[in-house]
Amino acid sequence: MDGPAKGARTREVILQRAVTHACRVGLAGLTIGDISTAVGMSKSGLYAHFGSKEALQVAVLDTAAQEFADTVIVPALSAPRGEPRIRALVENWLACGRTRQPGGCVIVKASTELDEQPGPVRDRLRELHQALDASIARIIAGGVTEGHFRPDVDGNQFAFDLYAMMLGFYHSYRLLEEPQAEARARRAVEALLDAARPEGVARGENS
Amino acid sequence: MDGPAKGARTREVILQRAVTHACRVGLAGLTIGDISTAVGMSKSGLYAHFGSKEALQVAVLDTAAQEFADTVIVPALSAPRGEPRIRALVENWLACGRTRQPGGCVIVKASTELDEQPGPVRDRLRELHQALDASIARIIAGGVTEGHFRPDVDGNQFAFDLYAMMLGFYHSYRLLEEPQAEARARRAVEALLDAARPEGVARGENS
DNA sequence: GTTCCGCACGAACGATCGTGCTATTTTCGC
DNA sequence: GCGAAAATAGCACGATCGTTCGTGCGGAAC
Repeated sequence: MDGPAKGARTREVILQRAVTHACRVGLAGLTIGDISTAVGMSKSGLYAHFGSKEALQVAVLDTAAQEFADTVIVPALSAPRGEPRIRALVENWLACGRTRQPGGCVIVKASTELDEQPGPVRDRLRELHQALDASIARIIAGGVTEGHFRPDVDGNQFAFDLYAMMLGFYHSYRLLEEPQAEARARRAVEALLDAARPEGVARGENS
Repeated sequence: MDGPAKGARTREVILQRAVTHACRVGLAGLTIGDISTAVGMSKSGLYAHFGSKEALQVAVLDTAAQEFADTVIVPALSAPRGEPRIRALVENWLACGRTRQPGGCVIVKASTELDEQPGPVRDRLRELHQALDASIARIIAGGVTEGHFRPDVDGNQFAFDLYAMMLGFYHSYRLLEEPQAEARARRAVEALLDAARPEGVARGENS
């Protein structure tokens, strides 16, 4: 049997479990003991893979971000540029929040946990978020060149608005368990798109 | 000297410190030991005031929520109904995020920490958020009767949008330390108000 | 003047935390 | 297969966690 070496495989198993667990208890709530018993190995055996808890947290963050990119961003990029791509992104995003195993999202939890706790974990998280922001802004820019959006639409402002709406959705859906959370998020995104469309162009006319 | 009994006074001192500390490390990150040394008393002496860590956490949430209501919501209610009141609310809110001692907001942190951790603390947090939602929706409704907003504006949807924008601001300002965070939040709120205004009425014409 | 109560203290508890060691087992190139 | 190297287990450590208990101090009530 080839493929990755044994160590790399178990490392991935560990990280998978760790992400799942971190979705429930957050990044700071992770404990080596819990994860090790969850994957059925000793604390020290697991620990040797990372060398420190901080390194494990960074690895967890990377794993979760990769998963997010694979299931939300990349698939959306195969949709046509402009509005359809934004819609695909939002739908993937909402689906990610809806179907995800209980616990929500590590990254959202980590964002509030770490916002005032300097260190390599926060630095990494910031990088990931800046990359996400840039991705969204680029999608918007594509919509501008495509003529779906007004030329003066600011990609960074749109990224801010869109991410804010997803945060609102997360809050409403996860904490408040509001049944209309998804509908409200969709309406909010539609309003964003409405505001970005060239004047006189009603919804759907340019697709 | 009358006033509250000794016990109640020290209890308040404890809670004040606990809120400050929880703003940095979150509600789950609070430890009895840290708080007790911060206020200069013994662990057991502090503990006796609450009986359990959970009770302390609930008390911290209540204290923070009261503080928020006193500095953000109540002052806004003295502004004229409708748009000015919304603007006052947002300005107070932004100022709260800007000038607050380092650490951000316990409530925001607790919202993501507790969203999948059932128990009395989460229940209380949910109540507080529902009360906030209701407050915002009521302010919007006032703006509708005042004619500042279109009659079909949905107060709950607006509350969703507004809270989402404040979450986005918090994220952008606290984690990303984006200098334009406040400007973007303001622009986003203006867009919300634009969309809610009766057609043909430009900004400021109805104040 | 004695009793009682609110309040805080110090010590200790079992548990669990992250983190080092040292063996022991497993894997993999030759 | 064999031996080097990687992977895992076992054990122990100091620290800290929330919690409990007994105790002492000070003022109020009687």
